[in-house]
This record gives sequence, structure tokens and C-alpha cells, in this order.
Amino acid sequence: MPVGATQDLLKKLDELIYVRKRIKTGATVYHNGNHFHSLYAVKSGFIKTETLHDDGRAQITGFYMAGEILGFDGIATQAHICSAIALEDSEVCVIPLERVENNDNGLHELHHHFYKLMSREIVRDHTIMMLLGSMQSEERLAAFLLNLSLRFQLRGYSANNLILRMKREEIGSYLGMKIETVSRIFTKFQEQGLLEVHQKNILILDMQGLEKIIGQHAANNRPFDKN
Amino acid sequence: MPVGATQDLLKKLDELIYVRKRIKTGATVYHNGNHFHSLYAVKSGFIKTETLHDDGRAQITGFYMAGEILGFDGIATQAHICSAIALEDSEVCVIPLERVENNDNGLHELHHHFYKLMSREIVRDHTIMMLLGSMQSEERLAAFLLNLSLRFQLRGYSANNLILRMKREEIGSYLGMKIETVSRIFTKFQEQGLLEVHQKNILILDMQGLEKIIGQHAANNRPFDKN
DNA sequence: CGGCATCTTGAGTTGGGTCAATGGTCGTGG
DNA sequence: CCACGACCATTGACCCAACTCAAGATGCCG
Repeated sequence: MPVGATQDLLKKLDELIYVRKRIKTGATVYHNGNHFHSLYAVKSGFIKTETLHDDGRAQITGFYMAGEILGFDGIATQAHICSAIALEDSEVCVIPLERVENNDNGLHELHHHFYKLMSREIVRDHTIMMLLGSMQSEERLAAFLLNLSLRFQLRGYSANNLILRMKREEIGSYLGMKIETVSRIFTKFQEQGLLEVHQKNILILDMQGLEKIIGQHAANNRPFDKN
Repeated sequence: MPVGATQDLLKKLDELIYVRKRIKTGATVYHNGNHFHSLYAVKSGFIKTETLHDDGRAQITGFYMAGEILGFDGIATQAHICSAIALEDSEVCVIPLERVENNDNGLHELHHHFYKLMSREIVRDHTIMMLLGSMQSEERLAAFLLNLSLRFQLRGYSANNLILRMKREEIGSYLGMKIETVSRIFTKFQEQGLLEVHQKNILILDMQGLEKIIGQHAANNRPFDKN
């Protein structure tokens, strides 16, 4: 895409932004069941989304940080099917979907951009499905830490020194395991010299070591590898 | 939405369809890594999508039947990150995304429609994440059967008499469990009088019973239920 | 300093995985 | 039409990763 087009796109995106909103720790951006009207771009802070099942069970479906967009779940039924809750004081930009849809001045790039964003969300979800469906706990936590590391790095923070915004219980919910298991694996990784753990402060000592954790169980688990 | 608009939308959708394509059992609609250009609407048949992890592990991320659209994963990077494979002889309509994006004649409903479709896919993925992350095997299989039943019913087939198009191994991959576990649970459900199982032919005898299976484990598993 | 939430650790249990054998079903070719 | 082989599904016995329950430890905030 030529630079000019990108500039236009960014300008157009800016115009779409209705208003900024501050969200205090623990407050919701939107709530399960709320009528849908807007998407939200995280400006700063850290936000989790969690779906509630009828029977009271909850599952965290994502953690969002600066530059990421949440709320796509609401478009289908015009109501949000999950709640978005700030894990620290955050700021979001409100993007009314109507403005995106009714954008009319020949800038097809805008639609392309949003299709791309939604596609990225779908790809991300598929990654989590693979994680939950075919990896063991240690692999899941390793993958989770590496993913966080990458995202922090992309935002100019240290790739090695992570400050987790969520508690163990929330990591567990996201990764499909119990809080005790999360805790034990942190301890194990620390004993193996992969990490140094101080509460929510994680120092990655051996990035390759973490990467090797993922896939270590793969040999036993290849459903369709018949070649 | 007024009827007129819906008619226009349908007409416009028809125009978008580039060509129909027959896919034989076992053949791919698109393959992991293929360059992305189009979405595919299932016209008839049954199609699975599966992602491959670097280490050789595979995870089935969805089963698609008539009226459902696949391929959204490819938009983000212009390359498909999963493979779509027909489980029986199928027919798909090819929908080049460019035609959707460049649709220019004031029909904002078309974009809205595609946003909605993608949102639905995201919601569906979140449901699977909840399933994989916080349900036990019996609950997962029950939820899976009920979901299939509903989808068959919506297409005019029997809600009670399901003909599974996928094999046990594929159900297992989708639901994050081993083939032996799938088999054992089918047997158990049958012993409980919930189902009658003959190979790929499943007769649901007790729909409410199946629904009760889901959530039976919930009491022990409410991470954020503090009220 | 006390009270509360969160995290860690231990001991015991279990759901589902692993391994291995058997049983069905279907398509093919004699 | 039957026999064979390939593939798929079921079942049993055993095992282990992760869960449950319970007790402490740690840190945080008023």
C-alpha cells in the first residue's frame, strides 16, 4: 500500500473515533448482554474479555493491550456476548461501527482494514483453540509467556521483563487450567532456570528454552500425521 | 431491515459469486499456506478446517455445512493459516473478497452482512474456547451433539437422527480429546439411554438429558463467582 | 499492625491419556 | 458371492497430568 493511502487511512481512522474513555481498574468497557454499538481500540492499559456460560462458568477469551481492538463479538447479534474488564487503569477509543460501515468516500481500504482486523482476531482464536485442544499445561503457559513477550516487545517494552497485569486465576481461566497448576508450572520453570518469578513480575532468562517447551509433547500427538 | 433491502442484498450476493466448485471427499478447498483470494460459501456437503502447528500437531477448528462461509482466516495475512477439507462430496461458491470490498454502489448492507458473518465466526470460536477451557469431555461431546442437532434442524433435517460426516478421530481433535475417550463417552451415553449409536448414525433419544449433562460440573468450576 | 486477597506448596484422587488387543464395516478383486 | 485387507471403532488395563482439598506463606492496603 502506498504511503499516501496509509496516511489517508490513518486520517480516516482518526475521524471515526467518537470519543476517548477512561476505564478504571475493574470497571467494564462493555458488559455481557449490553447492546452493541461500538468497537473499542485500547489506547493504554490492559483489558480482558470474558464470556459467561449459563451455568455460571466463566472463560477469559482474550487479553488486549495498546493498539488492539475489542468488541467484534457484538456485531453478530447486536449484543455483546462477553464482558470487557480493565485489569489496570486504561484508556480506550470508541469507534461506532456505523461510521465504519457508512464510510462512503471511496476509501475501500477502510473496509479492508477492518476485515483484516477481524480476520486477525479469528486467527488468534484458532491459535488458542489449538493451544487448549492439543497442548499440555506447560506448553500452554510457555506459549502464553512468549506471546506476551512478543507483544510487549512490539510496543517498545522489554521482551524479557514482563509485568503481568492479570492474576494467576485469570491466566488459568484463559489457558484452561487451575490456579494451582499455573503456580506450580511457574515454580517449575523457575527451577529449570527459564524464568525468575516475583509475583506479577516475570523475568525470562532463557527464551529458547521456553520455545523448546512448546512441541516437546508433539510426537505423541499427531492425529493426522500418516506420512 | 425492510424486505426491499434484503432482496437487493441477496441479488448483490449472487452477483459476487464468481463460480461454483465441486470438491470431492478428501479434497481441499484451500490449503494451509495458500495465497488468499476468496471466501467460500458451502452450497452442499460438509467441510472441516484444520490448523497445523509447526511441530506437526493438528487441530480441527471447525465443521461447516450448507449456508456457512469459510476462509475468513486468510484475510489477515493474505494466506490461509488452515486447510479446508471436504468430508463428503461437496459444492462451494467462490466469493472473491475484492468484489466484496470494492462493492461501491451504496449498498452498505453488504459490508454489514460480512462484518456480521465474521463476528459470528468469532462468537463461535469463543464458544469452542469455553468448551475446551472449562468443560469436561462428557460435557463437550454433549454440547457438540446438541450443536450439530440444531444446525441440522435449521436446514430441515431431523434434529434427532444425526448422520455424522466426520470420524471419531476428527471429533476428538475438534473437542480436544482422544479417539478412545470419544468412543467411551458414546458408549456411556448409550448406556444411559441418551443416544443410540450405530457407527456414524446417532439417534438422540433424550435431548433434555443431553442438555443436563452440560453444566453438571459447573458448581466446582466457577472462577469468578464470588457473589 | 491487622485483615484480606492472592499465591504457593503438599498430599491424595481422578479424568482422561496410553498402549494393546479385538471387533466391525466396507470396498475390491478373484 | 465370498474372502481378503485396510481402515475405523470399541474395549480393557494401566498410568500420569492435572484437579481437589487443605494448609501456610506472602504481599498489600487501610
